Amino acid sequence: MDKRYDHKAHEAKIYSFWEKGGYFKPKTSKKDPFIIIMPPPNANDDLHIGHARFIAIEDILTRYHRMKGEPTLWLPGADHAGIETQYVFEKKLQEKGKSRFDYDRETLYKMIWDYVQENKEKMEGQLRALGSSCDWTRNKFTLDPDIVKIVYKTFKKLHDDGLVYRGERLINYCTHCGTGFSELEVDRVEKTTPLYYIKYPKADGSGHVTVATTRPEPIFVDTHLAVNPKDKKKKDLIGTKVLNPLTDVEMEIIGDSYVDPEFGTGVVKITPAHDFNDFEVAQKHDLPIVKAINSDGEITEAGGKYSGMRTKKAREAVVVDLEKKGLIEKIDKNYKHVAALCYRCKTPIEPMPSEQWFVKVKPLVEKVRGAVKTGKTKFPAKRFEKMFLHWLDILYDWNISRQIVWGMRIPAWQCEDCHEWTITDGDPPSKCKCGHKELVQDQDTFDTWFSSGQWPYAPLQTTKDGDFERFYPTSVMNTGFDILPRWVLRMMMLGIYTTGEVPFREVLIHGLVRDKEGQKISKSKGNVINPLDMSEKYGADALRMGIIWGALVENDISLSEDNIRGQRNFSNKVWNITRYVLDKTEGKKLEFFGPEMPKHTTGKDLFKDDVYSRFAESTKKIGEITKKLDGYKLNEAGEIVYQYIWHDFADSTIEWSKKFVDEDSEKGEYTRGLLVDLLARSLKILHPFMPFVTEALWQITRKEIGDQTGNSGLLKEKALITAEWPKG
RNA sequence: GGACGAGUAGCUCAGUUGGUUAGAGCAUUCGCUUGACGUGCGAAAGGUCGGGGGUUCAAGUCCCUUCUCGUCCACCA
Repeated sequence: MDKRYDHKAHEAKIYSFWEKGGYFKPKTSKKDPFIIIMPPPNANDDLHIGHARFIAIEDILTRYHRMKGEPTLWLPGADHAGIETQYVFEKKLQEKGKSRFDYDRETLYKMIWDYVQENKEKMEGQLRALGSSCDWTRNKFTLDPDIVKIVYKTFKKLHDDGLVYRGERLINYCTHCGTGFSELEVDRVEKTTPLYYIKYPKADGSGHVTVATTRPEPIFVDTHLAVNPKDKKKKDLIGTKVLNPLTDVEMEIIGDSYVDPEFGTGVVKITPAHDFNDFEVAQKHDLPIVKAINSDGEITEAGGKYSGMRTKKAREAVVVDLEKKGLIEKIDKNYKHVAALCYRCKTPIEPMPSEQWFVKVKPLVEKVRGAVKTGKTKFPAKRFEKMFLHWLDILYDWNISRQIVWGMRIPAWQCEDCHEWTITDGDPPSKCKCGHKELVQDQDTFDTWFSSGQWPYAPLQTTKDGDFERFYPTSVMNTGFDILPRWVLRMMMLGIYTTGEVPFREVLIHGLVRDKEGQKISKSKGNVINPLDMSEKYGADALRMGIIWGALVENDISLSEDNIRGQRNFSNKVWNITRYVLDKTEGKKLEFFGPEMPKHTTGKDLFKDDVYSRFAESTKKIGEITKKLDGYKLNEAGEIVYQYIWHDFADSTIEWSKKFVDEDSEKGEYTRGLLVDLLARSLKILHPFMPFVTEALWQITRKEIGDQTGNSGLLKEKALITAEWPKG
C-alpha cells in the first residue's frame, strides 16, 4: 500500500465496481423499503456546491439504510426546467447575436433539446464523481414520453373533475421572458421610486382631487377613482365626477373598503388591467378592463400619442405632459415600495390580463393541510412546518400556462368554429364536440412545477413493474427551503390528488452553502466554490464530509477549503490505520472473541478487560451514531465517527496495541483480532460519509487478510456498500 | 406591518426532556522526525454561553424584557 491515500487512483474504479455489480439497485427483503426521489437537477448547467450538499445528504441516508438491509432506492433524474433552461439558452443565443425569434417553434425546441441532452450527460457524470449511489437503471428525465403521458393524464383528470379552468385573469407577466408566472415565481424587492401626486380636476369645475401613484403611465385608460366609504373627509366624493388629467374624459369616483384613508391622499386611481387590487375592485363594481400595456411592455393603441412607447419612456412623457398642464402637485422622490420582479431575470413584473389555464387550489390545499396536521407528512425541523402551513393560507389559483416553447405543450385544442376547448391526455382530438374538425392546439407549455410536482410518483410508475406499489409513498424528500412553496407544496397537492396518498413521509429541508465568511455564494461576488474542483483536489470523500460538517442539515453551512482539506487528512488517516493493521496482522494468527460481545472478566484478567472495554467503546459509539442518523443529525453522526476513528481507535487503541501486537502469545493474537474487528467496524460506520476510501480499504483488507478471519464473520461481505450496519 | 431563525473559544458550529470542572473541527502556542500516517504525534492556551431581570436546590437550556444580525411573508396606490 502507498504511504498516502490517492483518491484519483481509486474513485472511478470503485464507482464502476458498484455500478456494474448492481449494488445500487434495491434488493428484495421483508424490511420496509427506504426510498428517496432525487430532486432532479436542472439539465442546463454543471452541478454547483448546493447540489453537492444535497447529494451528500441523500447519499449518506441511502447508504446507511442500504447497510441496514432495507430495500433501498435512490432514484435519479433530470429536470427539463422549462423557463430556467429557456432563459439560459436564450443567453447563449444572445452571445451569438441571435434571439428566440430567429427560429420557428420546432427548430428552437430541437436546439434546446440537444443542448439539454449534452448537459444532462455531463451532469450525470458529475453525480457519479461525487459517489452518488443512485440506481441508474431507473434514471428518468422529465420529458421522457412516458412521464409526459402521466402529466397529461393528470391535467385531463383535473379538468374532468372541474379543477382546471381557462379564464381571463391578471397574471404576473414578464415582458423579458415573454411569459406569465404564478405568484410564487415573483421576487419582491424594496425599491425607491417617485410617488407622484396628481391633480384630477373636478368635472363641476370646483377644484380638484389629488391622487398619489407610482405608475402614472396608464392614466389614459383609467375610468374611475376610489375612496374608502368610511373615510369621513372623502366619502362625499363618492358618485361625483372628475376629469381624466390626460384625456379629459369624465371619471366616476366609487367607494371601496380596500382604500386606506391614511395612505397617500386617501384617493386611488383604478387601473384594473394592470394592478391586482384594482382588478378585484373592478370585478366587484363591474368596471371595464382596458389594457394599457402589451406583452412586449409597450403602451397599447389605447394610449394615443404614447402608444408604442415602453412603459418607462411613457412614464416620463406622461409626467412631462402633466407638468405642462400644471396637474402635478408634488413628487415624493424618496418613496420606498416593494416592486415585483421576475425571479428569473429580475425584470419588473407587469400584471397583465390574459387567458390562461388555472388549477383551483382550494380543494387540493385542504387535503395537504390535513396530511401535515395529522402527521402523514412530517417536517423533522418544525419551523418549516409552520412556514409551510402559512403558505397554504395565502395561495391563489395556480396559473399553469407558460408562454414558452421549452416544456410540455399543453394538450388542449380549441375549435375554430365554436371556440370550445377539448382536452386530451396527449393525442390530438379528431374533431370538436360540435363536429367541427379544424382544431388548433394551445401554443403554451406547462409550468415546470406542474410536471415536477408529479415527480414523486411519475418515475415510479414507469420504471419497473411494481415499483410504484413497492416504493410509494417515498420516505424522505430532501430539498431547499426556497422551493418549499414552489415545489414541495405542488408535489403534496398533486400527489395526494392523483394517488390518494402523501408523496413522502418526511420533508427534510436543507440550508444554503455559504462561503467561509458566511456570505451567500454567487458568481458576482466571485466566491464560487466548484464542487468538482474540490473533489478533484481533495477527493469526493473529503468534499462530502466537509460539506455536512459543522452545521445541522436544516441550517446554512459555511464551507471553507481548510475544512475540506481537514477531511482529506482524515481520509488519509483511515488509509494509514488500515495500513498499520494489515502490516501487523498479515500472515499472523488472529484470535477473536467472536461476533458476540466478549464477556467482561471483571478484574480477573486485566488484558482482556482492556480489550473488552475498547470493543465496548466502539459499540457505544455505534449506538450514538445510529441514533443521530435516524434523527437526521448527519453532522453530529459524522463528527462522532471522526472522533471515534481518529481519537479512540487510532490515538488510543492503536497506540496501546503496539505493546502486544507483535507477540506470538495469546495477547498478541487477541490484540490483532481486536484491531481487525475495530477496523471492519470503522470502515462500516464511515462508509456512508466517505464511501470511496472505505470501499477501497475494504477490498484491500479482504484480499490481504480475509482468509485469516476464519468464522468470525468479519469481512464476509464482498462489498462494503452492502455490508451489514453494525449493532450499537 | 406580521412571522420565524440566530447570537456559545480567534473562526465555523454542536449542546435532546434544566443536573458534576460548557464541547468539536479549523486556526494559535510549545514540544516531538528512522520503525502506519508531518495530510502525523503529544501538550497548552483560549468562553462571566449578546445585555438585564425572574422561576429553581440547580439555567447555555424554562419565563419576561431588551439589543444586534439574518430570513420569509404581506395588495398599502
